[in-house]
Amino acid sequence: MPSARRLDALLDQLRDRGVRVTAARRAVLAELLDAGHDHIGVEELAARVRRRTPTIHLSTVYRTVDALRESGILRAARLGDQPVAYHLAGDAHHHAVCRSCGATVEFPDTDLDDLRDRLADRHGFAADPEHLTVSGRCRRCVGRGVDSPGTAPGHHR
Amino acid sequence: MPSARRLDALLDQLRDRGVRVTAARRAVLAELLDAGHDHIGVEELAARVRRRTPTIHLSTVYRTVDALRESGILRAARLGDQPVAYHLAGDAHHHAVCRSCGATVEFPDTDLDDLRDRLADRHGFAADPEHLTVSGRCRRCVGRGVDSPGTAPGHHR
DNA sequence: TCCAACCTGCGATTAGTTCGCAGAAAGGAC
DNA sequence: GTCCTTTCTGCGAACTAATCGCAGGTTGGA
Repeated sequence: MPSARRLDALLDQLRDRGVRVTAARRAVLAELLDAGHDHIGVEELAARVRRRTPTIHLSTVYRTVDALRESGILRAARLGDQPVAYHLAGDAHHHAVCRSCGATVEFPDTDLDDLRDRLADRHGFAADPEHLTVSGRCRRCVGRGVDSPGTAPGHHR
Repeated sequence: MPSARRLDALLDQLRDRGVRVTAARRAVLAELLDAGHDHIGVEELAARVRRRTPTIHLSTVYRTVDALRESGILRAARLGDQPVAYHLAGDAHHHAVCRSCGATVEFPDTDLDDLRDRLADRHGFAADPEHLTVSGRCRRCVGRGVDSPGTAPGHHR
């Protein structure tokens, strides 16, 4: 599906929900479509939006992503201690972030099926995480023996 | 183990790591021991510490929990969009938080075994999350049909 | 007892995000 | 198209959680 078409589809989705379609929302969605699979923070998103429409205010972008998220069009992901980043809902996935080097790995939502079952069986809890960030150590850092648990303390920033 | 004894054990653990034992650290640990299984935010922790030792500054409590966390004595948990809360490392567990009513459910670290295996097999990633928060809807809210996905939008604050 | 390294009180500062307001624009009704 | 209500936006100020720099105080090994 061409990107302009996808944009229209998303905008229709908004209208169907009774959420208004405005220049800011169009612009934000266009940028996110453009960004493909990348996750973008609000500040960066505002910068990109302003390249084409300089009048759009940062606080509007905050409100916009919030509205789009509530409509289920966007997902919010907080990786490590970085600011929240957004991406189109599309394929549900989550992240594993290396505590030593910050590298990230994506994994599909289906990897949570077992956990989901357990929570449902045991607590009747319907897990439906918008986004999950699992910390640990990536292959490279495990191999290097970097900062294994139980080692002398050190800062991780 | 009596609580005073446990405190000493934790302090020894600090000394063994070459981290100094100070009044602030003693006080913070004492409060967390006292809190039992509860998770406490920094602000609240500082308030409690000050009831006995009014001179201890908020920023010191921030630095203290950080030091204790790095020594593996504390764990940090961010539930929903609330400020980070701390608890003694003890039994590793995680939380499921209801997106509708905010109720929380604890689940053991072992519930992540399947996910851990998948991440290890597929990416060589050694997941060792200090804390995980899974969102979804709790039994009660699922039963009530509150805010099921695909429903008209609404605020969740 | 001494001393270097470390920790703390304090206030200022930052980063990220939210808010209140008055005016602008969307979109349904006519 | 025109009107009108509701919703959205620009703007700056405000707020919250957390961090930092500094100067003085404390810790614990030598």
